Amino acid sequence: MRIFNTLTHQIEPFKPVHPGTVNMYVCGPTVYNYIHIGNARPVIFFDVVRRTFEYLGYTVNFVSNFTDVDDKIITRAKELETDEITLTQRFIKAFLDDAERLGSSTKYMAPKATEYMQPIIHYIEQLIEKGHAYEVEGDVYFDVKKSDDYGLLSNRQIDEQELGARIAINDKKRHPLDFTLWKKTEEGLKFDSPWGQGRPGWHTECAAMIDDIFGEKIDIHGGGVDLVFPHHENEIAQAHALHHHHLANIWMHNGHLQINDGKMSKSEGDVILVKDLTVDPMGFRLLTLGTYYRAPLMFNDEALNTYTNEWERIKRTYSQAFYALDLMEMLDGEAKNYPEIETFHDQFIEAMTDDFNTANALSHLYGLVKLLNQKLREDNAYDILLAAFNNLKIMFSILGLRVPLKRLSKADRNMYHAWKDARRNRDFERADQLREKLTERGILH
RNA sequence: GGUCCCGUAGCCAAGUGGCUAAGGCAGCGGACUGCAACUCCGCCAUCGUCGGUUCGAAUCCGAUCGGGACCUCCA
Repeated sequence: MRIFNTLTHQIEPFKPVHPGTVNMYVCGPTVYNYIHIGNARPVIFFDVVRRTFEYLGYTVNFVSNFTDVDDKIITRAKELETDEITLTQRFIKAFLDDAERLGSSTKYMAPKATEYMQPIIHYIEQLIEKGHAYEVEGDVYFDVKKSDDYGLLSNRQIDEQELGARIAINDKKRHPLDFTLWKKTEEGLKFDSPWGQGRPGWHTECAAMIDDIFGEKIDIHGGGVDLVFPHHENEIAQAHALHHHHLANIWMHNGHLQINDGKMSKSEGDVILVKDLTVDPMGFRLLTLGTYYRAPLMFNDEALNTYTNEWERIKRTYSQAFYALDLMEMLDGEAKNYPEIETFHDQFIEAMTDDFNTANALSHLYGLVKLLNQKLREDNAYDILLAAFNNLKIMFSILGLRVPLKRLSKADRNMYHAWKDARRNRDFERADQLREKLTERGILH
């Protein structure tokens, strides 16, 4: 497995901290609204990362947080005339529903900031003790100047940034880039701390959670490119101050989805929500996987249609093979080995282990689909059909693509054979009726 | 002002020093078919522009044009 590491700016071989295990953390959503299709990219991509490692035999400890205390949440709660707890519960559920719809597993550890207050406060205390943070009137800030390698991840020099250009410089801070660890709060949810009532800064949340859950440097930390600076830079600074390591060996970042030639952002109202997608979510998932994860993903209606149609095509083949094999009662049979099918499989895995090159992997999936279609046209190719079908199933499981299919009932089988008979007898009226019924049942396409 | 990414056929998109530039969509030409759908076979690009390095470049370097991201919450 080779992975591009933002920290070193190059592709490196993956070496787990503990053989056979992958400890990974992905920055989760701030739950104040429904997620949009840009937010869906990491939800899909990192799920595929996890599935790939699992296929390769690793045990993956996947953690992704919910930020449920934040200014935006307070604002939104006021807008909707509700309280923050109700609001965040609602959007956590909405997030999980969307993730599920997109085919991403929701079975992972999902810590909430509000439930991690003690570890977070403890983390901040340690930073103060070590001289890397300071308190000013109930706020606590991280002292950026105390970190030698601040800017390592995002490749920035502290003093070359255009500071205060668009945001007022907070004169309580010793340096404008110092970031808030603890914020004194008048309104909204607040928690007791040694510095008075307040709430934690966003950047500490993830670092403290990783510290508490894993207790050591993890293998992979992921998120969108926009998090590189300052969020991930700040996480690294804190981990380095406390434990002299960079929190994760590999930092992975997915590129943005672009719509209408630009970034889709929540602040510009130019958004499409996942819950509002009218196409099959698997079509959207396929679209996401059609572009290398680090490249920008160009989204438009034509692309969405193309991939949705493509998904229909793949699904049809998969389903036809499933029913062809079920009719022969071969689905549970042992598949033989065919070198040409092994090749598709091996090339697929090769692409996936080459920094998760899903675009290339898909081309091998298409090759296998074509082979299935060829075999479906033949009368007696069931052995190779089974082998190909089983391999396609593996590819589906790695990419998180799913087609819900039910085995044929006795009535289904009879109807199918009746259709075949009617056609053979040139009773086209009856054949068409049966075809329609079989199509309704999803057995024919 | 600093950091960085991208520009490959009508569209989406791999490839990042070397056989005839993956794959998909659309298009075109065939085949299959009771009809239709599906499917299959075949065709379809010299890589933004200019210059350089090299035996050899889409791939490296320089310039130039165009697009985009980050430096502020953001996936």
